[in-house]
Amino acid sequence: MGRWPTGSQERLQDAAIELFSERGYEHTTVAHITEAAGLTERTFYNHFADKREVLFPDQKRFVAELAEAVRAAPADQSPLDSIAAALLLTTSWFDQRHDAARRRRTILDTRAELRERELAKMAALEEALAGALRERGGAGISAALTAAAAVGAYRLATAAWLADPQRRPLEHHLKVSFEGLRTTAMNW
Amino acid sequence: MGRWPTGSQERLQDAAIELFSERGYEHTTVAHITEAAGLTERTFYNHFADKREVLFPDQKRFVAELAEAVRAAPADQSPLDSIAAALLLTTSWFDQRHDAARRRRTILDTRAELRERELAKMAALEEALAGALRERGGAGISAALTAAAAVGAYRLATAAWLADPQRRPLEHHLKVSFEGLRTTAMNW
DNA sequence: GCAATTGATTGCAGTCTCTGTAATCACCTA
DNA sequence: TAGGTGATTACAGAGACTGCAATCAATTGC
Repeated sequence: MGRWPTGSQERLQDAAIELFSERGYEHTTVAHITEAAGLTERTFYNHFADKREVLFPDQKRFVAELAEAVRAAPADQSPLDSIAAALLLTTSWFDQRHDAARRRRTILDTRAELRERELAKMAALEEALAGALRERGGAGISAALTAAAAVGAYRLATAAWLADPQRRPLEHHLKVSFEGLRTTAMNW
Repeated sequence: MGRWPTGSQERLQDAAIELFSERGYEHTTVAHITEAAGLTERTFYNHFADKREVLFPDQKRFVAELAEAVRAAPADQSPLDSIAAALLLTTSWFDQRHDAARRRRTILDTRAELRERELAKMAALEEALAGALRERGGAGISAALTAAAAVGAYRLATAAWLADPQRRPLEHHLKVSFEGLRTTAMNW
């Protein structure tokens, strides 16, 4: 390899974020993005399955790492705790990227199709976590329900994190959210 | 109104299901559907926002009715119970359409973009239920978490209902699923 | 009756997303 | 130095979706 400048994928991602912020997602064509990145439209689709995907890099690795962490959790840890612990491992990565995350969130919030894709990513996460819990020996239905609730709590936590005027770290919001889940579940 | 034969929307839905089953979703164009329904392509988009939507009719009403049922639930009923009760009101409608539901599910399972749209519908349901719970006076975070868990249980229940070789009614699977949720939550 | 309005449908042109296929060509390897 | 590799490019085309204007039966108001 090496004939071309490296980092095409990153350049496309950066150009996309930039243009989406400037002119909006729907008024930015894939051609605009590739032009800004010094590439051709066809190349974009070599790197991303569709236009939306450029906003969801590293998702696959993120999910795989979380599932792995759950699988590696101590056997005496409860299923929900093992997920919470896995999520807590990722917080510093996110806290270091708080501004970029907010910018991305602003873009996502402008278009239903982007929120839709985000839901699909959350569903993939949920699925992977449920699978990991099952490997730890939980009943299938219980694993799925725990994963669903945990992802729900995770969604709430990240939303609160991004909206927090005090900019408290993600860790704080995750703890609040999971604690809220336990408290809430007591009334079920 | 009345210049044209009535029921265009239903004809489009039926034609779509038929063609999707026969030749697959991706090998069926909107033009195919409208031709089968005796209409033009442009008319399809007067009725449905996009090609996927033809597989999700009545969704808006379904969500509205459930939210309304939750709002109207007795004040002494727990949030989770109020959702479960609302869902139980809909079971006979679904049981009467078991075959159609299976057929539709088979189509949805063939394409990621269709499952993605389904997730968006579930998210809308979740949102509406959380809103209804909040109106009943629950704390925001608690309402959201309960709605998330309930929709998770609902998804499991419908999946089990459609996969059940014994064809037990949806009511049965809903009860199992919500009972499983309560049991599972005890280990959180 | 009759004119005006309504609203579902149509026609058409055009943009953009996404795909299939084959070609290019610097770099790496044997 | 011949051949392989892999990212990129070129090109053509299908199909989803939109905007806008036109049609015309049924309905409504007078």
